[in-house]
Amino acid sequence: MKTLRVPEATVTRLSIYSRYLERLDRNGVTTVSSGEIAEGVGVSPAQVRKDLAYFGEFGTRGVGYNVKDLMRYTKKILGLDQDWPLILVGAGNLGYALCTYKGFNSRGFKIVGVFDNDLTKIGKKIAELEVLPMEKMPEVIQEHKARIGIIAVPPRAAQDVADFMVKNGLEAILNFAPVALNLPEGIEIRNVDLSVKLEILTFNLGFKSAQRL
Amino acid sequence: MKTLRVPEATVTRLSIYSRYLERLDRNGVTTVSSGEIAEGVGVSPAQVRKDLAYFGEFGTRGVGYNVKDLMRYTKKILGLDQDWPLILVGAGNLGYALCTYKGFNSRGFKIVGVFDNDLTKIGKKIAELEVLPMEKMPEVIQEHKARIGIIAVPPRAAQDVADFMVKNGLEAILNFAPVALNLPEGIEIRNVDLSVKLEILTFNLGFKSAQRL
DNA sequence: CCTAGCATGTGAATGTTATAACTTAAAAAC
DNA sequence: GTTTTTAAGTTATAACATTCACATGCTAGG
Repeated sequence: MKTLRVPEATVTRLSIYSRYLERLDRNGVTTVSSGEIAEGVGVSPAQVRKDLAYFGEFGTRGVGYNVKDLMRYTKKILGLDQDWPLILVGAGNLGYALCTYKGFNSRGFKIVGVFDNDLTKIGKKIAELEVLPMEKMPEVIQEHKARIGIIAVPPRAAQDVADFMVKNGLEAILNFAPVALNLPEGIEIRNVDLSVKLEILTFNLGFKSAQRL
Repeated sequence: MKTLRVPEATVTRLSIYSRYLERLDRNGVTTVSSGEIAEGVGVSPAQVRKDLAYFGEFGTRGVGYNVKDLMRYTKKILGLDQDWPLILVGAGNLGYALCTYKGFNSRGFKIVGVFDNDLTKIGKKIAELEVLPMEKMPEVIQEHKARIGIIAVPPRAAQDVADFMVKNGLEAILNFAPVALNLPEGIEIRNVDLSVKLEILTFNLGFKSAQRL
């Protein structure tokens, strides 16, 4: 098998293209060019074509891309031709926000279990889902065949939660806690850090001020 | 002036190093090597040294880095030797979570105004802060000398909010809405996309499955 | 049927980032 | 005081990603 490695930056952009295509489709647009996509998401046209080229030929020369088709292709490539059940740990404010986040549902993500070890939170309802104690996680994972977990707990608890998730068979983790998790080979892990981007902004603002001197 | 451009990836890691150093400092660690930092945050030792080299020489050869000093330096570089007042628009669940997020306060970020145009939300309190109508934003910005805004509204409203922020003098925007914002030159903008990383995970899980065939 | 116009797909070149190898300096041991 | 060890700083190399420019192929119009 010819294993061409796809850059993660390309996958990231593919996700963005995909969502932009959904929007075009909702607006009734049927055809789009690489230049228009580029314009819409803020990259170069060549970048769009190069990214898509990793996965095949989806356009018609002289014409452009069929919006519906390309939307389906991109979703398929990203694995979004199926629904994904998600396990969430952490029923704090962030967990609550994630549970009710529309951007997940619209892409086929569905949180099927919310867990916490805080007794004051267990039993409460978040968007029609009861917060369960950690012990219940194994059966929920099995019931829904979940493969992905989300960590929305304070930093100090994150590693334990991750270990517990892996022990119970989850294969991929999205971590919102600002710590580096140590996980066995083969487990997919990505971090979403809410304050890093903010610090990039302050860095750039500081730099800008310095430039003015 | 010698303008050396610093890669954004370096700034991102600097932010992570910085937080890791704070943790070491809290734990009473006084000296640390590039290898230990690397281990702690999940990068290579060479990467750590290279990143720091963009900004100066902070270590002692044969010894390592003084934790407290390096922590101060990194925070200074990132502009975190001062507090940053933040303007937040969007008092939904995500806005609420951001208001109460401890990771902001501990790094000197303080949300000083929460705004929304939803009448059912205006007047409510979020963490001792009253949700205000958009019209009040100008005076809050002036009062606190705020320069950074956070957008936590649905995608369709994001561009208008961004325009309004810029019109009122904000210079940098952290956008949680999954759309590309169109802003004038000179305005710093970064997006935090909650589902992109999730789609990287599903992409990789799909790829992994394909490999097994 | 032939030509003109257009936008994709692609291979080469450019630019950038990360890795590795090496040099320098400090400290500790002898 | 000399040597050995350690780890930072630096240079060179390799890997990677992006941009550019052109050839390819489709569509439409005459």
